[in-house]
Amino acid sequence: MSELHQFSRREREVMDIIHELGVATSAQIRDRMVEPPTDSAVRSVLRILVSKGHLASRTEGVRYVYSPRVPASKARRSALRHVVRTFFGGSVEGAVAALLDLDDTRITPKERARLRALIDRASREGR
Amino acid sequence: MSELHQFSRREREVMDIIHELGVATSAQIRDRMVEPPTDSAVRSVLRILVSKGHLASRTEGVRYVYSPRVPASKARRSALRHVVRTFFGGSVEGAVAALLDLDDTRITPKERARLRALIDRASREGR
DNA sequence: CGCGAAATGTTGAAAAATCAACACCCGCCA
DNA sequence: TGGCGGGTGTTGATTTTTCAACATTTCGCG
Repeated sequence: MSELHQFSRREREVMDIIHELGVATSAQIRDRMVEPPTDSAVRSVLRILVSKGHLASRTEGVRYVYSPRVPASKARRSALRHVVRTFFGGSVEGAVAALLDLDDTRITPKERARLRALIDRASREGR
Repeated sequence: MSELHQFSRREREVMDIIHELGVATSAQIRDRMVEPPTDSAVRSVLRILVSKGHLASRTEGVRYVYSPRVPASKARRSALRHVVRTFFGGSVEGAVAALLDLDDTRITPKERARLRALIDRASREGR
């Protein structure tokens, strides 16, 4: 239930931004924050996240860049699981339905074909 | 981007629990918290959430029960949108694929039929 | 080499969140 | 009625988070 609740507000905000970007500098992160604090404050949060093991940092040229320590595939999965449990009573189908129903969803014929294939496969394996 | 980041750690934890349960007493919530504080502390968080307008409380018999002020349908949608943007680069298809791929996903023939229908509909409307 | 620009690291003050002790309220029943 | 049990509201101390000033490091370049 809980690894999502381990972050403070700012920590969480930063983690989300980095997940979205994949890799980011402190300036990029700051640009996307709500009511961004000073650069120095952003870097403080980043260092904390690194020291807690949630982010990796490496130097790229002169700058530092930060990236999640959890592989994206795993992070995605647990985010989805959390949403499915919290908002859809554990029903994957319900979540899929809602996804397809997001008003900004546009499904192209190609996507549609792929989705059908995915369903068939999941359905076969799910027996 | 941001209404998700408005909550402190405990506030978010409580909000998630209440979304999951729909309606809950402070004792039920406490039961599900990680390293639960005293009942009194839980109720403090609840009162703050009520006063900020995030939760509604009503008395049911002797007890108070709490429920989200945002309709479930809307909460679901924005949770999904957030996950899709943060973890799937905005790709609904990617999110659906990952959902179908969650290892605890089991798709029955009935579900499969319903999902196909949903895809067809989304695809039609999405032109 | 040494200066300046641009970055990162440190520190501690200020603000916010967390928590629990305690006061209160209310209905029940001896 | 009055004391008790089960619940709620208030308050303020403690802890955590947030933040920015400032120190330090790094690197390019004259």
